[in-house]
Amino acid sequence: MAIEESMVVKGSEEEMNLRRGPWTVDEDLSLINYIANHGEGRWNTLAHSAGLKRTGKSCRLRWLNYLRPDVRRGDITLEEQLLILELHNQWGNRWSKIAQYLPGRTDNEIKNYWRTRVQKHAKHLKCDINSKQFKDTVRYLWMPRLVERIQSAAATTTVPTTANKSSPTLSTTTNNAYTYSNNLSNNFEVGSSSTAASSDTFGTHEVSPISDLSSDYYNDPISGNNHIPQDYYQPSQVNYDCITSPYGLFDFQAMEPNTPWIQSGDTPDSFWNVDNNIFLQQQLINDSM
DNA sequence: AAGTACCCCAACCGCAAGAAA
DNA sequence: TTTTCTTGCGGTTGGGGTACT
Repeated sequence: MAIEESMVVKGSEEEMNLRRGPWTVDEDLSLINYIANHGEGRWNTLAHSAGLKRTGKSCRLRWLNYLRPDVRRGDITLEEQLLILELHNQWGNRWSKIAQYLPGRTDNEIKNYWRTRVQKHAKHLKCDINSKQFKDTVRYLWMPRLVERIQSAAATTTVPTTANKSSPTLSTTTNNAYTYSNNLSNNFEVGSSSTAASSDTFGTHEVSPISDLSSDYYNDPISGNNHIPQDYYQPSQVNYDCITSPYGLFDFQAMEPNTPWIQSGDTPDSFWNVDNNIFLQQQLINDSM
């Protein structure tokens, strides 16, 4: 019966000559021009009025995910990765909600990032992406590492500036807690503190959960309220000897100096390479013993 | 050079909620 | 109040590109 029904649907679509698959340049231009003149919304009507042989749904998706002028393209930045990890930790697969905090990024793009990058690493680590182990690995290893890299990159490229309330700021407070401030767009800056990490050695950071953070962690773009993460991480001192996680001690000084993940300048993906995975797998095995 | 495997991402699908008739 | 339509969301798929053998 289901097959017959789908054939009916397909038949009606064929009657209307509805197109599917990749959009052509002409279709894009038609959609852009129509929306420029008439605005968006009422997608089924729009599709018909614009002379597009597409469903309203398809038009809406094409516009929101690709043609909108404010859609950002290109790699997900380190700051965006960090934000995605944190927000996903809070809300799970609420992609549209997460996307609200990453201006110009679509829920589809974030979802794709999560599925292709993050889930891949969980798979390599042979642990469930929803498991506490993986979540803690993200929280206590991946996220601090991202913060480190953001600071390193910023320290070598950015002249410290006075606080810009309209842009996000990654700063080091007097007690070296990493904090965010702002409306979460995509340009982190390092505060003027000279303690901002910039060492290529990655070195050794003791990371511990914190129960309180600067109240300017971030602002909800919808409600305008400040959000404070439930628990996060902070280096507890300036020079650290090791990273701790709920699963044990991570002694970076004992690692080979050329271990990829302690090098700077790696790409967003290269952090999770084979060596890292082997290392983390070993930690997980040890912890379970 | 050819074949295969893998990755990424645009697009589609089904469902649910809300709005309109 | 019920039905129909529209919109939005999250999950899934398939094609193109790239890396590897």
